[in-house]
Amino acid sequence: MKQTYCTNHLRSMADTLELLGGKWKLLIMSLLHSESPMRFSEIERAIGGITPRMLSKELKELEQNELVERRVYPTMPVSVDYRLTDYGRSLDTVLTALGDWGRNHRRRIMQPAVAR
Amino acid sequence: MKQTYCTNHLRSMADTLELLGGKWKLLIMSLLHSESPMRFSEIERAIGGITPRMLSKELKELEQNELVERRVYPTMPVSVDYRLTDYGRSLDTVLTALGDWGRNHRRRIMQPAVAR
DNA sequence: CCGGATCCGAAGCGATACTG
DNA sequence: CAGTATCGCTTCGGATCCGG
Repeated sequence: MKQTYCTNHLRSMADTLELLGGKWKLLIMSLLHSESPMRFSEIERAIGGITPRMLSKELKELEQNELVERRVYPTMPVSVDYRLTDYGRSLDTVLTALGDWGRNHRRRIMQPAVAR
Repeated sequence: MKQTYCTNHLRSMADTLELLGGKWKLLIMSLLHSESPMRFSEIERAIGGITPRMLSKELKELEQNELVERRVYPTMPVSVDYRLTDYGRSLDTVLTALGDWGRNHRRRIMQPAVAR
């Protein structure tokens, strides 16, 4: 059954990567995870380097997968914000783990290789 | 300091994604995490759908980032296997979290949306 | 068996300009 | 403010052939 376990494990992982893959999705999720809700332009500024086109596309996909909720307010001009859904918040463990590892890794690569 | 925290957080995340991004790297890591060492062709078969070219490329990059160790045995013909390094094993939390979430997500998407 | 080298198409991504 | 539309590049990734 080892083989079956591995196969399922890999399929799950592959599905997850399809959802969260790409250059920006995990960044956006991580951002909304630490600060929600955020408006479109806030996210744009916070990430820095992403174009409106990409941000729009990624947010739309995250919304379709029910990880992010989009709310429109009938102000003038219209204002929109984004926040994690309950399901999106279930990624908490993943996002925290990635963030922690990332900070640690960043410390590591900032040091000369000989120190390792 | 909230802004600074967020910026560092995002930078760390971005660095991590650069290391583990792409279509296959996390799959390979996850595979080696649950079963090590593995030979080249074993990984190839287990993943299914990856070409030798890509596998070779991904493994090389993972090796350069010291996440994976490659060992060559002077048999005839030569045999090679791959395993996680200590540093690679430090991704344990991340890989476990991703795997758990992935399995859960897979159960979710296998159900009709009305049940959610 | 374990890859390297080359070629090529697809797609991801960015720059810019524009709209309600 | 919150996006869209168009264009073009660059990278990713697959197919195929080759070599130790």
